[in-house]
Amino acid sequence: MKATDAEQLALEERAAILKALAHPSRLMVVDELSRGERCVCELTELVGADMSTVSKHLSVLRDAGIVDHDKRGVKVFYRLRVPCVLNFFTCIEAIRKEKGRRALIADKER
Amino acid sequence: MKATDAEQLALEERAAILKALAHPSRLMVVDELSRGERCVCELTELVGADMSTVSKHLSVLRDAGIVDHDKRGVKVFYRLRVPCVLNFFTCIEAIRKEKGRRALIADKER
DNA sequence: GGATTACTTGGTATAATCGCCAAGTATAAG
DNA sequence: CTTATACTTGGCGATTATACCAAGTAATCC
Repeated sequence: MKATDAEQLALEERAAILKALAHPSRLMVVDELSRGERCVCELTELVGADMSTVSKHLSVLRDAGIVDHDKRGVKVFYRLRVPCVLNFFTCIEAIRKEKGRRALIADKER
Repeated sequence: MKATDAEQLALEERAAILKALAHPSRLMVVDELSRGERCVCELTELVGADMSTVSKHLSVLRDAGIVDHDKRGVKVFYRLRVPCVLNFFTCIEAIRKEKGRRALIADKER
């Protein structure tokens, strides 16, 4: 059975959301924001990259609908808009552990 | 606070797992595999791309530890190794709906 | 053995992503 | 009004991803 145009679009949108999360720096940001809102300067410190780089990462998360932001004074504060993304981490850790276990077994068989 | 090397590695591994899922065709495959194992030929039909392309997508999912495979006769069957990835979809749909709602509000304000 | 089916892998062209620098905007402070 | 701080955006080179074709392997059939 082939996918319809609407189904294809839905798949692309879902993939875009996952892609937005699929970067070490962006994961670091999401994790930090799970503990409360942060300004770009704080996140820049944390990530350890150029502020322009971090700003672009944040725009990716924004476009995906994962974070929200507002300006107060000179600072721009970001916060998690969809806390459910944090649930991903449990499953991802399970996959990591499985992979580690499997790599070990492969080693033994050699 | 800066991240240690181990933390950085963990972030990269987590991002790699998400990246493996972050493609429309691969999401389609994962969804299909949630209903049981499938051979590459069935998945190729479903995705509607060259078999070599689908095979490479499957190798990405395999390397990420998301699917398993075994050969029986001429056919290679793939199945989900970590069903918990299916939980992602609920949250992703919530984000999609939120985005739709927000786009509507932005329209009204214009 | 020869042909067929089901995959995988290498090569390659094209497109997307990433990170920095430089330049621009906006608010606040002196 | 000038300066400084906090961001964002444009642009550029470098890396990475994606899709197809062609060629190779592996199991089955005749």
